[in-house]
Amino acid sequence: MSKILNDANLKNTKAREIILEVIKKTSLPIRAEDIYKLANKKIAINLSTVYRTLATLLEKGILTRQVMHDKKAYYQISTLAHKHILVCEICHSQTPIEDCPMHHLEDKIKADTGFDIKDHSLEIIGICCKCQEKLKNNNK
Amino acid sequence: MSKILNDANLKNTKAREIILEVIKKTSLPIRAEDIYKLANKKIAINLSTVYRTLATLLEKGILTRQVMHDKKAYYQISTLAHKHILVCEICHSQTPIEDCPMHHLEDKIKADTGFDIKDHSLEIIGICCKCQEKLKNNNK
DNA sequence: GTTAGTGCAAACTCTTTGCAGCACT
DNA sequence: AGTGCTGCAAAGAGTTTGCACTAAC
Repeated sequence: MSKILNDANLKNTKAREIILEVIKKTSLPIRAEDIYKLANKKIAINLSTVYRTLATLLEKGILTRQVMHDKKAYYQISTLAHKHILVCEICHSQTPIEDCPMHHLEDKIKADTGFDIKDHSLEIIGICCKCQEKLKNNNK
Repeated sequence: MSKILNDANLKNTKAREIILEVIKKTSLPIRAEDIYKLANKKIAINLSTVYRTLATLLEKGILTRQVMHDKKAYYQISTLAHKHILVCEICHSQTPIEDCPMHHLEDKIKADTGFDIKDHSLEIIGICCKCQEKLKNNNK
């Protein structure tokens, strides 16, 4: 019986609880497909249910959605301060960065353009330490 | 007869010239579908050709591709310093911002994490001046 | 008992691909 | 002439939707 769901006036179903649990546990942004696979280890659940649940939770502001360079949508709990990640273009590992550079910038942009910023999405692509090492060794 | 194409060892076809022209003229990041529509006003061209040309130009580093919140890929000429845009969630207008906050940050991230940054993508979502005005007037 | 949530299959959108024919150098 | 480019149609991936059934309140 999840407080989050109750507070949002949503029915407390097994599917929703497990989906929320999976997203919380992962902590990094996660895709619908992966949520589906992880949730399916615990209960029988349909992929459409995952998508529909994600849409609902997004609408209620419980989740945050970000579309990445691979054109896939990634979700995370929005109460966990939003995280940006470094994506390695070789091994596809994800490393979170601690503070978000955008917060400092929002005021400046608002002053310059009058634009009222609601959200932003930042994706950083490069090569992680491990893969840099591997590249070095391969070139020897 | 486009210098850009020659320099990249690509054949100089009508389709490619027009596609490049369209992207240059737009200056803001633009979608394949829109390039197709604009190019089609000048010559008969197929949507696959647009996609294939974009893929080729991307590979050669002539273009830059960014996937936005709408899950669509947007392209821009990469010699024009890369631009970030403010997207209005109401009218979907796009406003470019002048300088990119990320450049200042790359060194710090590299020092903190060892990650070698190759690229990044930043999308800012909110409400533009005009739509803020409209909202005010509607509430009167 | 009602309404909201779910499963299933089919549809939808953007993008990619195989193949045959055409155009650039 | 030869290779690279294009058009067409069909496939692909991720996501959404309509409908009938089921479960939560």
